[in-house]
Order: sequence, then C-alpha cells, then structure tokens
Amino acid sequence: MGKRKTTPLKDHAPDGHHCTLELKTTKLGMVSFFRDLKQDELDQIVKRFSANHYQAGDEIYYQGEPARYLRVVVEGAVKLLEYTEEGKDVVLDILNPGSYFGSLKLLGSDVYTESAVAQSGSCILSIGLKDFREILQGFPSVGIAILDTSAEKLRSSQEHIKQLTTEPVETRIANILLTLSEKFGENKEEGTLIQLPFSRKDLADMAGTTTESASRVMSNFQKEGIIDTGRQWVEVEDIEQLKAIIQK
Amino acid sequence: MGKRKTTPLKDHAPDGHHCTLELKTTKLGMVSFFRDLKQDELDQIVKRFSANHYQAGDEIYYQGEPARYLRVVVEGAVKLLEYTEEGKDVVLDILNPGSYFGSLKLLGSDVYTESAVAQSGSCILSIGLKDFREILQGFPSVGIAILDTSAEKLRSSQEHIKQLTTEPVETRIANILLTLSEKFGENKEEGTLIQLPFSRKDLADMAGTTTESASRVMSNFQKEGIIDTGRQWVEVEDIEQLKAIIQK
DNA sequence: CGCGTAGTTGACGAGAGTCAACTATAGTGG
DNA sequence: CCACTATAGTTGACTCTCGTCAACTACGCG
Repeated sequence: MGKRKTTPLKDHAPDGHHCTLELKTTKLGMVSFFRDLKQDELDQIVKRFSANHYQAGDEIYYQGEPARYLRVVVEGAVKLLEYTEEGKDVVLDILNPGSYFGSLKLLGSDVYTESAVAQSGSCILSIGLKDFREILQGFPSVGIAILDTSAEKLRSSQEHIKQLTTEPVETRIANILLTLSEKFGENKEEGTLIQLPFSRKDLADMAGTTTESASRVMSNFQKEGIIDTGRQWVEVEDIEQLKAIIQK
Repeated sequence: MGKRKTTPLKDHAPDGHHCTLELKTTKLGMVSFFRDLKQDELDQIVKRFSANHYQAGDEIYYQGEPARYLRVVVEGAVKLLEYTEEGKDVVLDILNPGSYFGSLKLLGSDVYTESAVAQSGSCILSIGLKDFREILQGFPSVGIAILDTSAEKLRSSQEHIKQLTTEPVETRIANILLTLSEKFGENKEEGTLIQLPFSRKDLADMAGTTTESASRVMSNFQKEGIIDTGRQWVEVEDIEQLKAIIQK
C-alpha cells in the first residue's frame, strides 16, 4: 500500500474530435433542465449550442468580463473561483459533466462575478443568452426545471457557508474529498480514485485554508490509511472513516 | 454623543389590520419578478396570495418541514438561518420588504433546508407552489425575472463565502453593518439608525463568530465614534470609516 | 539526469474561541 | 413610579487552532 507515487490519472485527451455530436446530445440530455424533453426537441436545442475544447488550466472566462453565455460541461471538469485583491483564491465549486455555469442573467447586461478555469481537458457547450431565452419561451418546462436547479445551487452554497462557520479545517477537507469522490470517483481495487488533477492549493482554496494546512491534514489522512495521495491526485481508501470524521 | 442608551427603535405594530390590500399590492409590485406586470395582471396575482402576521421571534417555518409555499416579505424583516447539531446558529440572510423566500422547488417535493424567523413584527404573503406554478405558466416573463433574482441570491451567497474565507472578523462585521444600514437604515440627525432589533448574537451568527468577539468589535467601533449602539440596536454614525475598514 | 514546481514539515505567533465574572438595560409587578 | 429580575452585553485571562515563514524533500518533465 502506498508504495506507488506516480500519477494514476488518465489524460483526458483534449483533441478536437473527441466531443462528438452524439456526445453533445447525450450530455445535454443529462443536464437536469433538459431531462424532460423529447428526443426531437433535444436535437433542435443541441443545434443552438456550440462546442469548445479547453486544456487543463485554460481560462474559460474571467471575472469582470461581460457575461453573454450559458455553458454546460460535456466532458472534463471546470473550476469556478474568485481571485481576491490580496491574491487569495476562493474556489466556489468544481463542476462535473452535466453541470451548467456562466450566466443566467437574461435581463439587462451583466458581468461574470467569478472566473471559470478548465481543471482538466474539457469539452464545453455554450449558448448565447438571447438564444437561450428563446428556448425558454419555446419550452416552458425548461424554465421550471432550471429554477429547480438553481435553487439546488443556492442550497449547496449555503451548505458551504455553514461548513466554513462551524467546521474545523480537517472536517471541511474530509467533506471535500467525499464530494469529489462522488463526483469524479473511479473505482479501483484499492479504493476510489478521484479522476481529476488537483493540487494542495486547489484543495486549500476549496476549504478556505492554506496549502500548508491542507498538506498537514492530508498527511494525517494518509498515515491513518484513509487515503493514498501523490502529486495532483488522491485516492480514497476508507470512505467510512472519512464519513466518521465528518460526523464527529 | 452616545449618552442615550435606551432603544430608539420603533415598534413595528404587528396588529392584524396593518397589512392592507393596498399595501399587499404595492409591495408585491416591488418584488423584482412582478415588476414588469400591468396593474390588472398584478391584481389578479395578489388574490392568490394570502397574508399572515408574525411577531418578532415567531417561527415562520422550520428546517426539515415539507416545503409547500413561496413567501414574500411585505413588511418587517425575516431572518433565514440554519440551526446546527452543536447548537451553533448560522444566519444566512436577513430579508427586507420585497424579498422572496421559502421554496422554489416546483418539481417533486422538498423540505425547507433553513428556518425562517420574524426578526421584527412582519407581514408575510404566501402562495402554494401549485398556484405559483400556474402563475409562471400564465406569465412567462415572471419566470425569467425570477431566474434573474435567484442568480442574484446565488451571487450574494458566494460573496458571503468569499468574505468568510478571506476577511477577518472586524471586516465582516463592518460589512454586515453597512449592508443592514442600506437595507433597514433610517436617517437621523446623528447618523443612520438600523431600524431592526438585532442582538450581538444575531450579529455573531451572521458574521460566523461568537457573541464575545462581536461585542469586542462593536465596542471598538463605538470608541472610535463609528457607531452608537445599545441593547438590540445600532446606529451608524460614520459610514466612510466603515467603508475604510472594509477596504483595508 | 537535473531542474522546477508540488508537497512536506517544523517553529512560531496572532487572531479568535472559551470560560467566567461582571455590568447595564428593559420589562415586570408591586 | 420605583425596585427587582431576567437577559443582553462587556471585559479579562487563557487556550488553541490555524496561518505564516522558512527550510527542506520528492516527483515529473524535458
């Protein structure tokens, strides 16, 4: 156990032909607010989206830019974060395929209040807000579904607030590991590999702490056999123990 | 300066006849997502809401209850909070007239994830989710407007996260005082009185700190002439200095 | 194989939480 | 109207978690 230190992560091939039309359609159908549509309606909608590829680390948009698109993750992972004046980054979320991001401000104009960065090689669909508005008018059920989804986002954001004010660093990190392993986990013999390149700094920015503190917590987790970890990767080996830390 | 220690707050009369039909209509029209409607459309919608009065401290709903209503503050103030297992309360927001709260989960069933308490004597309108759904179908513009509003809520929730992870207690409290004085401020000769009964504990639960720390910060602010304060009330006397603390 | 960056570890200190004693205010009931 | 009490708020002393600074190690890429 824990002898291997080399990265077990797959390279998400970011080549241009990976994000096919079929993949686009399948994934859009997975987005919660398109779930109820019929196949031909979905096809109609897919056509209005355009696909883009990003390599790990690419900026998809930057806070302060005029917000003109709504986007959907088809493949890969997208990190939403705010850069503060003092150079402290705050990671708000890491999105998995099927999640939407960008702007929902259909009225008036707006700027992005956070930045979006591809965390791994990613395929992203985007749609202009005007077009999206037309979809909303054509398919009212989409509007109701999206309200639902955005209520869910608010919920998880509030959960985040609660954790920051009530839980110590160790618990917050345990929570993040659990969430990430659910979102990006890949079952291996020895445990659940989080199929996502992410550093101690990413983890720290998610937990609202420093790389050093994150590192200390991770070292302890490894000593206790809860995880195995190396450069930019983590494998959860004992989920029950993680949950126990969260509960206590 | 600061000789007076008795409460300067008005009693929000919570008598049953205070929240008139006119008031209801006016205030509903102020809710951002009904703003674009014509008068007769608004009248039609107002009829579907029912009004309730609450005294300061009354629970409007409790986390875990089945969520069946969408509500709007017509008068007074509503505190949204989560009670944690360890007895630490987390205040998510304090709403002023014109704000909505409750559930937007139109699909499937849901339970409230936070609790709502009247912070002062309040008049609240509620509508069943089924009825609201019908309104959405009848007036598509409402759906688009509400998407906008909920995006705004998400935004302010993310700002909250950012503050918790990057700002010290003093700055967070300064921010809260500034926000509250904008939402509930009443101009007086000596400054802006926050027309809202709220304790050190409320403030602490908003800032994610303890009553003792909140008290210390408030004492310093008073010494520096930034505020005047007493039991359950605060008056901001030097907004510029508050802003300076937030910036630095 | 070696350089650059990610990650680790230790020593130290500061901000904020805890515990406890105390003071001041508002609302009460005589 | 005043005294009494319950509760809000204050303040001090102490502690502890976590952030800071710094030196070091190790992995991965060219």
